[in-house]
Amino acid sequence: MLYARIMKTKKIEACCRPVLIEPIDPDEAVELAAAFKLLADPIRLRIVSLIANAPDGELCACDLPAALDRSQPTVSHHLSQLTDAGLLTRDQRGKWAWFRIDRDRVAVLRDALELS
Amino acid sequence: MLYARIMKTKKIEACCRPVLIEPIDPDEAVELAAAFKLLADPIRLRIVSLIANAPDGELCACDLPAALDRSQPTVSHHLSQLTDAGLLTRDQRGKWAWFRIDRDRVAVLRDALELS
DNA sequence: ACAACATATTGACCTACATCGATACGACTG
DNA sequence: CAGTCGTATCGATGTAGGTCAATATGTTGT
Repeated sequence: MLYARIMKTKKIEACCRPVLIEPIDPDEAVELAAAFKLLADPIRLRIVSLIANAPDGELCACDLPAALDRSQPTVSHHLSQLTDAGLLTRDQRGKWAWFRIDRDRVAVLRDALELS
Repeated sequence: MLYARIMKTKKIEACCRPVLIEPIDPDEAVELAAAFKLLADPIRLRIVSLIANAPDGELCACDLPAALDRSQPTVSHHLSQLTDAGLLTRDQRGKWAWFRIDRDRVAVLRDALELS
């Protein structure tokens, strides 16, 4: 690989305690905010939803630009962000890239919003 | 009130079905993304956590600039965003403003991340 | 009415980021 | 090995948003 990915999105740590039950500390807040930022874009939300609801729970990247009405580079960029953070897993099969949801990672975010 | 708040953050609608179980439509995605955007900032996350964990579940705005190491206008701005979206409720008592969490609104976001 | 204090708004600045066209990389095929 | 196709990266652009100093608004007390 010639191109180096400079700014890797840090993986979501499976750390975050429920913020409404226990006080969050500043460092955790930065990390958790970065995780929620991934869900704070309509296109990324739709990517996650499309993959989760696809047959066998996986989707080919090739279908996304048309489904989302966005350019191929834009879709690729969002997929990289979600994958780098660990929210998606990537499986290269031939020339196609297939993506799945890491449901444990999503659960971490959901559980951070747990109520007492 | 002389100053008009031009750009009110739209209230979080109690609409959003679980995105990993049902496909989200583009309009819902825009709305849900806007809601997650509120949680996508470390300072706002800490505000929510501080209020939720405060005695009697409420906190005076006057304590926040010191607790968060941010200027009063910055804190006020974040409080407005959270309140306008309905995530916080505001209670003016004398010259102090007290804030509470609307836990039902938080639950809406948590439930959107429900797994099948 | 005036002074003091809590909060909100304005205006400006700077950074982060979503987006796309062009292009490079990688895998399959003939 | 050359062509094709799917995907990733680069470079550039426009916009959104977090931040603060200055200032306005609103409430309380004297």
